[in-house]
Amino acid sequence: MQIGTAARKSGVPAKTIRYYESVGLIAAARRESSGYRAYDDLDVQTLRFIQRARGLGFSVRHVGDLLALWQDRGRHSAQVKALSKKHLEEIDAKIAALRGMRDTLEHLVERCHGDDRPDCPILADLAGLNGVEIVK
Amino acid sequence: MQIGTAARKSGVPAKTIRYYESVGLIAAARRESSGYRAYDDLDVQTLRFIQRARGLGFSVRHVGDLLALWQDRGRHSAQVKALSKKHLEEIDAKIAALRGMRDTLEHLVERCHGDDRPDCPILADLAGLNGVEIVK
DNA sequence: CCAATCCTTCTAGTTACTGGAAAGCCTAGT
DNA sequence: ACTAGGCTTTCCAGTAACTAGAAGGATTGG
Repeated sequence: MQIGTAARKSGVPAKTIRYYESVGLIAAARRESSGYRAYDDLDVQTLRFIQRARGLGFSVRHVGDLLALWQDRGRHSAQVKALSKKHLEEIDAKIAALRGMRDTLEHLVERCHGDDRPDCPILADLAGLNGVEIVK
Repeated sequence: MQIGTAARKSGVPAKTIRYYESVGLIAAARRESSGYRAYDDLDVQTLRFIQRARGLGFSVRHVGDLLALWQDRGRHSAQVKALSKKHLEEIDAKIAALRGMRDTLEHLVERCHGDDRPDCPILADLAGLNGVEIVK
């Protein structure tokens, strides 16, 4: 099948498939006589794997690692678990950071009367004009 | 004061200050006879404002908007509030997405025994080989 | 046989910086 | 006066992960 079909079947845009090939995440596809890239169902499955892993927030590099482990019949599940655990911790850190932002901002938004007066606790806080710091 | 001093006082790296100037977030600094950029305390305060707003996750473009409002004595707090509220919603969306990832991944990590057997539910899920989807 | 649709490669833009190179300026010490 | 150092300047390139668009070749349906 051609790249467009593989794209539809996997959910990965054709442009992105070419991009993945260019950065070495997937092997260069074999070519038809026309020069068009040719894909089979295994390729589509690999693309779906990538799609899911990316959807879980793994970086392209990490997806490469997972892919290698997936394709290695002798892999140790410990490696996969370690990789995933580390990623889980990174996600947790990101969530914590966002929550900090969120709470500070919500507090400020609540305190802003939001009318046509120029007075605004949000700006006051950003300018460092008040002592209240919710998130250090 | 020179850029290095402003950087130290504001917490914004010198490189970043130049970058902010280059993208028009801040006005081009006046120059000393040497050609060095010159800053005063108001500039440092502006940089701190930027620093805080970025720390709350506002994009550079949004910081530009907030900065304009901050410097506009006739602004309406409603504008500031609207901008911040929208940003708050975006943060919430990001947190929700991350939580979805997090929960799926945690579930998988828990189920992976993590030893030297090649069996791994994480890979199985990524490959789409099981029916359990925690996050749609 | 031609138009529509697909494919190819290449370049460049996105976000928000960060690193490094080559060179100019300024001050303190010898 | 000279020099070493530490500051500054500009510009170029790289990061992550695509995405848009241009110019042109291939294929297919009617």
